[in-house]
Amino acid sequence: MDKNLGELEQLVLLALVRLGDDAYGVSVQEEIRSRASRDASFATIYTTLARLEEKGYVESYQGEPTAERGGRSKKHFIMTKAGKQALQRSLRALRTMTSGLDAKWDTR
Amino acid sequence: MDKNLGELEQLVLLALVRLGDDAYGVSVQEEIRSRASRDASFATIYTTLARLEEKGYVESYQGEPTAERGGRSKKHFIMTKAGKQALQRSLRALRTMTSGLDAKWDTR
DNA sequence: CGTCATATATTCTACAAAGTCGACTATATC
DNA sequence: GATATAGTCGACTTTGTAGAATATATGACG
Repeated sequence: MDKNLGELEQLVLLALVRLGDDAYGVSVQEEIRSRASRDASFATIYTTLARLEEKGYVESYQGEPTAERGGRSKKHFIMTKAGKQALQRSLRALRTMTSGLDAKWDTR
Repeated sequence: MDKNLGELEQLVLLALVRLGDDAYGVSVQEEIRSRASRDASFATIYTTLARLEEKGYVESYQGEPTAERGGRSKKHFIMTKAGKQALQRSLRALRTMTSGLDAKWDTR
């Protein structure tokens, strides 16, 4: 278990961490777009989320309808413990690979 | 131009930065294995290196035979300017996504 | 009310790109 | 040729990608 995370999977999981209870398809896309300057269609985001769920790295639950002005209800996502571990493992790998490099490369 | 880097592509490019002139298939594999605790076969490393070269993110040149004790000569790899930019872009995305998170998540 | 215009959100289908590696090939030295 | 070192091939799995279609909610209006 505990395979390697793809690059987008990392970003999506990080978005979940940042968004907490507000994490759902649209907000995840927006977070990744604005923060990471990384563009991905809804379909791409949802596909990734679905795959992460299959792997047991995230769980989802249905939210109530938007209240204000129509539209389908949100599907919220939350990272699981396994997801957290996988993400940390991934970030750790990057960190050790970047640490000690000179200013241009050291990402901290 | 300047597509997104995959997760392994990032690690391989970082290995090139770390290894400098000593970067070639075997040393890249070793660096990634020991530093990032990430296992990948030679074939995987070479495939990735070849794809990075196609994209113009690395260049290669043939080294002299090993001198000590037989064996084929090494194919050295070095990151191009475009590769450097792509890598920095990738790392920047991760950095902005992790920055500001609490201690468990802040990777620095 | 019934249904349509409109807004919001998610899923389907299908293909491209990246990751993976066992087996094989190439090239040196002794 | 035995042995060591390095690189390539072929083939398949997993991730990334998005256009188009679908689902569901509200408000408007005759």
